[in-house]
This record gives sequence, C-alpha cells and structure tokens, in this order.
Amino acid sequence: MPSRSSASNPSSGDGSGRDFIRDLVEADLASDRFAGRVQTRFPPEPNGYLHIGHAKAICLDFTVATEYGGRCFLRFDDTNPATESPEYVDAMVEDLAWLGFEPQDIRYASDYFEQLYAWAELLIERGLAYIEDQDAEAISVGRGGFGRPGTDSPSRDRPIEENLRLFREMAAGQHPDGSRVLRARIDMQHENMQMRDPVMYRIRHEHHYRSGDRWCIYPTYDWAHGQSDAIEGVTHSLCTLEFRDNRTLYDWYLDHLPLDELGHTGGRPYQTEFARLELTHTVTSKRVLRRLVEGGHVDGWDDPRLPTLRALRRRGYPPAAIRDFCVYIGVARTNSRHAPELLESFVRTELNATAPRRMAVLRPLKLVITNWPTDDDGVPVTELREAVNNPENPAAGTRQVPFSGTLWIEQDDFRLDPPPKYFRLTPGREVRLRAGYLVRCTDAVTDNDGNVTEVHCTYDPQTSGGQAPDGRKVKATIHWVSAAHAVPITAALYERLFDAELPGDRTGDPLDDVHPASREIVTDAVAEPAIAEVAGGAVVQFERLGYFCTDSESALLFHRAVGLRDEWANIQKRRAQAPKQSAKQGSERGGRQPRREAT
RNA sequence: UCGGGGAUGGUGUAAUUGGCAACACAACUGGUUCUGGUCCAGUCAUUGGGGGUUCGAGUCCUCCUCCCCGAACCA
Repeated sequence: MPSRSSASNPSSGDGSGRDFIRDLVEADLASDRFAGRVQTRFPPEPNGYLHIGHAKAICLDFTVATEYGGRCFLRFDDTNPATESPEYVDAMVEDLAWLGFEPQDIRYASDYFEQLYAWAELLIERGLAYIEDQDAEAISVGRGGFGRPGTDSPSRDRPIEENLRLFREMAAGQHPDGSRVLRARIDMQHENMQMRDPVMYRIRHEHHYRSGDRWCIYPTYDWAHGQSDAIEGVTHSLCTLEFRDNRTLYDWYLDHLPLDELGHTGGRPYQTEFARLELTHTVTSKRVLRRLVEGGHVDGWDDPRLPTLRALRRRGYPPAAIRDFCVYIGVARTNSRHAPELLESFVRTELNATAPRRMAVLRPLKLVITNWPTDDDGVPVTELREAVNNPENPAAGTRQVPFSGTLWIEQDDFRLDPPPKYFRLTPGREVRLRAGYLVRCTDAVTDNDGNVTEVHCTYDPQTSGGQAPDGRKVKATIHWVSAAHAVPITAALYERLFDAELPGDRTGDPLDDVHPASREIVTDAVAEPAIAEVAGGAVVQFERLGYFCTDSESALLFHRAVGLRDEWANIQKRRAQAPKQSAKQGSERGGRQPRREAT
C-alpha cells in the first residue's frame, strides 16, 4: 500500500497513473490538436455546497491540467438566477481552497451573457434559431418521445426579421415570463432528444446576483456551457456521464459559431464524460440534503454526518485523504458506488501518520491501585509518565502524563466474567497501563444491581518501563486517565446517517432510511490534561478509540472522524451472528452459501 | 418503445491493446508490537450467459441477458 500515499505516483487502482482521460490528453498533445495547450475547468452552479461527489470532479479537472502543464479555472455556471446566490459562491471558493486546489482564475458564465446574446442573434440571422410562442407543455408534447419523432412547431418557420425583432423585445423586457423562448432550429426528428430544437433562452424577470437587472432573458445550460468553454479557451471539457447526449448539442453549437474570433490557439474544446462518484449509505442530492438540514435531521450544512466538504472538514477528514481517495478510485465510464469504508481507510492512513496520540476515556470506570504510595500527609503521589506522541513519527516527541493511584479506565476494558479471547482486565489478570505500569486486578466492587463500580488493582513498581524484569508478558495494554487530573470532555460518535445501502430505494424517500441513532453524544468522557493544548479543528488519536477532531467553536467537544480498526469488535460481531448462521444452515439442508455480512 | 453508455472477486479499479488476471478496500490465518492500532507474511475471481475465430480470448465476431442515462423554459 505504500503507493497509495505517495503523491508522486497518482494511481488509478493499479498504480499506473493512467486512465482514458489522460490517454486522450496525451493523444491530443501528440497530434498537436490544441497547439500544446491543456485547459480544463471546474464548473459548479452556485446553488449549494460542495460535497464529496464534487471532490472527484475537482481532483480530476485540476490534476489533469497541472500534470500536463496546463491550467484549470473555477467557473460558476450561474445561468439560472432563481436558484443561485453569492453565499454559495463564497462557500465554494473556500471549500475548494480547503481541499487544496487553487484555480488560475475564477470566472462566471454570467460574464459571458453579452457574447452569448450576440451569438444568439447571429444564429437567428443564419436561420438557425427561432422564437417559440408555445408554452412549456406544448413544446414538450411537440418534442415527441423515446422512439416517437417530434413535430415541427408552428413557430418554426417564422421569418428571420420577425425572430430578430421578437428576440430583441424579449431582451428588452417586453414579454412576460414564460411567454416565449428562443429555440435552436435543428431537427425535430433527431433520434437524440437533446437535438429536437432545444431551448436557448428563457424569459426570467429576476434579479441576478451578479448581472443585477441587466437581463431578463437567461441562457440555458446547453447554450451557455460549451460557449463558455470556448471563450475561456478550454481544451478538455470533462463532465459526468449523464451529459453524454448533450455532447452532440455541445458540438453543434460550437460548429455554428465563429470561434476564430476568440483568438485561442488550437482547436475548439470537446467534451468527455466520466462516471460520477457515488457512495453507499450516502445522499448527495441537493434536494435531499436541504430536507435533512431544514427538517432538523442534522444540525446544519456542516453537520459531520453529511457528505459536504465543510462537514468532512468539521469531522476531521484531512483534505489529503480525500484527494488520495479521489485519485485512487480513478476515472471510468462505469457507474459505480463505493462504500464509505474505503474513504475511511484513506482517512486512517493519513491520520495514523499525522495525528498526535492522547489518552481519553469515553465511559469511565474507576480503578484504584491499592498499593500506590502516598506522601507524608497520606496524599497519593502523582507521577509524571512520559508518553510517545506518535509512534509513527519519532519527531513528534513525547509528553508528560500525570499518573496516580486512582484512574479512570474504559468500562469495556474490565469484565467480571470474561468471554473467550478477552485479553483485558479481569480479576486475577495482569495488564499494562499504557505508558504506565503493569497492574493486576485483585477484586471489584459492585452495586446492588451487580454493576461494577470500582476495580481494585496492585501495581508492580518494577514495571515502570512497561516490561516486567522477569520477562512475563501481558496480553493487553489499556489506556487510562488520572482521576485527579482528568479534563472533562464531550465526544460525538457518529454512525452513518442512512442505514440503507441505497437510501430511498425501499420507499422512494431517502428520509425514510435516516438512521435514528446516527449520532451519540458522550458527555461524561474525560481526557488527559495535555488535551487542552489541542487547537480547534485539530485531529488527535485517542489511543485505542479512534481519531477525534476538536470542534472549532467548542474546544472540549470532539467529533470522532473514524474509529480504529477493531479486531475485538470483529470477534464479538462474528460470535453474535455465528449461532444464527448455523441454525439457518441446519434448517436449509443443502443451501450453504455462507452468509456475507451486509453492513 | 427509440437513442446513448456500460458489465472483470464481497467491493472498486487494472491487465503491456490477442500472451501467466494485477493493486487496493473488506474479511480471514499467522508473526511483530507498551494501541486487539500500525507494520510484515499469507489466504480469498478462470472476467454477465451461449456460440464462433485463434496455438492462445477479459480483450476480436455473433446472439442473448441485465444495469445506468436521456422526452425542464434545471444543471
């Protein structure tokens, strides 16, 4: 797995660093199609927040450009004033920077409205566009359907002069919303629905966050996108698979425009499609995300359970992990859905190397060392233990952790009646306290209900280095926090927001699959004193528990980014389902097919 | 129904373009270890189905099956 994190060799699963898009770019370079230029763009509509799905497109657009010495612009595809706003523009710029990409320039499709308008008049003059009087429904009917040709609109043969006059009237605000549109005059019988006289302009008497009230007609996506690419000098216009059919139209528009006037060297841009990134148990649809936020299912657009980039940031996912993930999954023309675990594995890989270690106890159980020394006043001695900050990185140094006779340990780390393969503390057994001593459990105190309230141990003063002089071994090392020095913290533990692999697949509404207990707030957790030095937004590893990110607004609130791999949890899981499995096989008599864990 | 795209293990991505099916995630086995973490070693697919061409097919031909996208004045 070393190739995974070596940024020098971006790979697509096989470590080759090649894919069909890079093949195309290299072929174009070899044939000098664009006079040696490579230029891409990331073109979001500013109507929502960037999410993990965008991250893949961003990584592709930017890395393809930079790998070949080209450039990549951020372009806001702001052609629909009804849905867009400057807040989203700012958020996208910010999130893009956080992800680690810097566009050579920031552009706006709205800056091209004049040019688009001029070109539209040109197409009208050439008889390639006309003003349509029919309403949206009539247009839809006239378009026909799959396997059914469309029919020409009565407006289709309107004289050029009249088209020009009406178009100018539309632009001048003389016609109400929805009364007319400008359509390209292509082919109502075309087998590709996109080519059946697509709409180029619609009337919207609406304020645009950038162009203000200059316009009351706005270009559609298809009429704006390829032309914006051409204006900017884009060479490779990368987009997702569902735009495949739009490509024919993209080319048609560009073929009928005087692009030479733009002055770019090399040929005109062309579109290539790749599969978008989808994750199981996850939803990226803006509509659904909005319902989650507005319906109070999550705390906001940066709730750590969401797939938005700001949520991942708040949760503690390092941008490098997201980038590595995007490079790793590669680009293909096959729709695919990845399990979030894969992303998590990149998060662990990154954080394992970088996150400082600390000790914290989520569910405290009191452990008393009965032979711990006291001073002359009978107060238990406090000793400073030296703990390694990151075993993966010696340069991270060490820190002092106060140790004394009364400690908090994890409830999970003690059992009165240990199940098989349980290595942790139990009466009579000796374990190691991390960075401390070997301790042996002598007995435990229980309350009236039989719950363990306190564990008694003796420590071996000879084992300060963590090893016993006589060479005896222990099977477990557990973490702890000195009770007298404990800093109270709050931890937020997350499960996936949706328990269904494909949210909404069952009932049609993804919200029906919202996991009711996707977040657990642990309020009585404690941590070692050094936790206070951790800056907001920083990520630490709580040893044996996982990676936790401090909330930027609340210093002692920790979001768990991801847990550690947990073999003990797997053993318990297997044990829990084992009886079920054998019962099932017994009753089925031939059907083996060992049941796979569905997660 | 028409057009477009696609199908390789539990999952995802590869395969020098007709030549030993590779890498990773997950899982499992063992080793190392002051984190049941990390690390190391190992196990886990004859490529959707049928037929054909070939010394040789994941790759070429053919028939079939299944999946995704497309009929906004959204992008």
